[in-house]
Amino acid sequence: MENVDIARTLRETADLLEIQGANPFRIRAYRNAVRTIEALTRSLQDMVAAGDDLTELQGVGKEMDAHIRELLQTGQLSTLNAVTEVVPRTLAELTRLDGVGPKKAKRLYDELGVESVEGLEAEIQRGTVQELKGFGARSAEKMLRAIGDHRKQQGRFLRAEVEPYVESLQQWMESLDGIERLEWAGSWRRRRETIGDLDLLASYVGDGTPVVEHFTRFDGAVRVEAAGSTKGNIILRSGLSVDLRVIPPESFGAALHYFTGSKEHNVHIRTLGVKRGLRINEWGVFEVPADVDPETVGKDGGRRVGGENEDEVFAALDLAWIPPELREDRGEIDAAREGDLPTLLELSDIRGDLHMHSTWTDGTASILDMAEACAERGYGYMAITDHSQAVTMVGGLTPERVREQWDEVRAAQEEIGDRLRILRGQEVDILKDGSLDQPDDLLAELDVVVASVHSFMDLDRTQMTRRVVRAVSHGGVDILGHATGRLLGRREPYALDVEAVLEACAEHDVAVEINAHPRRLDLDDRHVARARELGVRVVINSDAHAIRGLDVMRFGVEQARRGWLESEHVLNTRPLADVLAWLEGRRKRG
DNA sequence: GCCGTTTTCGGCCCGACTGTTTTCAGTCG
Repeated sequence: MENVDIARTLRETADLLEIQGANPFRIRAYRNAVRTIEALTRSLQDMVAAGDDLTELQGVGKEMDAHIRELLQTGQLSTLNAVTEVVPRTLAELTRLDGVGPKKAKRLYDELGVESVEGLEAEIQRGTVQELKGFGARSAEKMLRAIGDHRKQQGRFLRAEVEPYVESLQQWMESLDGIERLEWAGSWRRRRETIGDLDLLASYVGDGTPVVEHFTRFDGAVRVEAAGSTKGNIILRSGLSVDLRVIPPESFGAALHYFTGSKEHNVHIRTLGVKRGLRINEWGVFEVPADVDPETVGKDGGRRVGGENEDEVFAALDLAWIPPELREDRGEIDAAREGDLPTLLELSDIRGDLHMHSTWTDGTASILDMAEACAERGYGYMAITDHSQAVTMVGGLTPERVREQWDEVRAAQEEIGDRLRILRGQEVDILKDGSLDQPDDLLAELDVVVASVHSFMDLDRTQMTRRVVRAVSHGGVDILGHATGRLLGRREPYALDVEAVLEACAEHDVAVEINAHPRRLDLDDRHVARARELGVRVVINSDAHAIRGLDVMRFGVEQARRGWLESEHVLNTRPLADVLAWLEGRRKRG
């Protein structure tokens, strides 16, 4: 059983316990354990086999340890089985609907026998839901819309999909006078790879109704869900939900911190505040005198000690300002206290791109055109890495064709002169057994070799791990491309022990790629952070198949920042000479 | 169910909005 399966089972248990009305802190304990498990790069199965003490993991105590072991041994969780005796398993899906939580789900089940989203829809159409105490026609309508949204938008939006809305909404809001500051918060600001909804904050003096009204008149809005004096919500054609909050200037920094999250980060920050007699909320940071019962102090009670600017929230806790990308409660608060925050990499640090395609396989631009485009983007070097022959669909290159391609590389290099160095590369397929799709003599002559999996993606974890580890141990591979093969919103990562692969990369000095394509962003942020810990060199590549494809680099940089990377951890921030020296050193060790 | 610069029991973040109420529960972020 994989970590994801264990996490899913524990999460389902928490959802059902919540519907059942169990102790909220018990439920939170399950969710905390899920969070820890999802952040692990090591497999729990391996940890148990190695005799590791699971209770050393944050949020895992005696009971969770037993749950995990039971799941690994039997594939079952008796606690979950007991809960499903009382609450049907499908009820958890109901709480995925906007506006339906555990309490409503329970009542719908108890009083109407609703067990699923379909069942709820049928009952609303029969008119029975509207009759329940506390449910009216408006809630029924709202639930129907939520059902529609649920079906339309399974999952989240890619950053790249949301970006155009951010830009047009920004322009629209800037066209209104009187807004002093305008900032995006939430997962967009934290640069998450996918976005659930957008949060926009506007600083404004006085009653915010005109700002909210202007917001709701945005051209792309198909529905207005809420419009008051401090908050508005609109739904865009794509189903994307956008929140606006109007904030008084003296609270803007506190609100920006609060609405940026993550939730876990905020909880940790507030807990630190409580220990110092501070109340931290979206309105500011307030000192609550020790002899006053905090319960009797209002939301803005106590002496205000900060809130206009975001750094004041951190300063009140003697913390340095934390970049939004790091605010996931994964150690950034301790680092901010110790002065150990990383100086995160910037897009402008990138000096080259070592993975892209041309018309020789499935790219749409010639080698020269790609090179010109790279030079325009200020790069000093790039690598043409067309597919090898195993990728038959796109006309992958045989060894002979690769050698022919070098003539064109040479010609393009002459044309472009010393503005840019074009490296002779290949994206070589990792075959089913972990061998490589080009002969060793060719690999040795190439400037740079990216190795990737494009076939047999359904191997089991053991076979897949052995396959990839064998490839990176070969000696002829410089970079491991898109390591887990995931396609966000479309395809799950294949079963792979990423920890073992990263260890092999560290051992053989193979760089691991962050594939910057917004649908890949593979490795993910946690794995990137683990690569850093293990001292694995990271390279950020566009995998461009067209000139415009080169511009996804920014998404890769954002992912790297979320993985705590500094410029020094990333191969393609180095000057050409350093990159060549590294590649040549690898060739010699071969 | 977890956890410990208030340490093995008694806590566990905090406020706003919605729809339904007439004082509030539920949901959300």
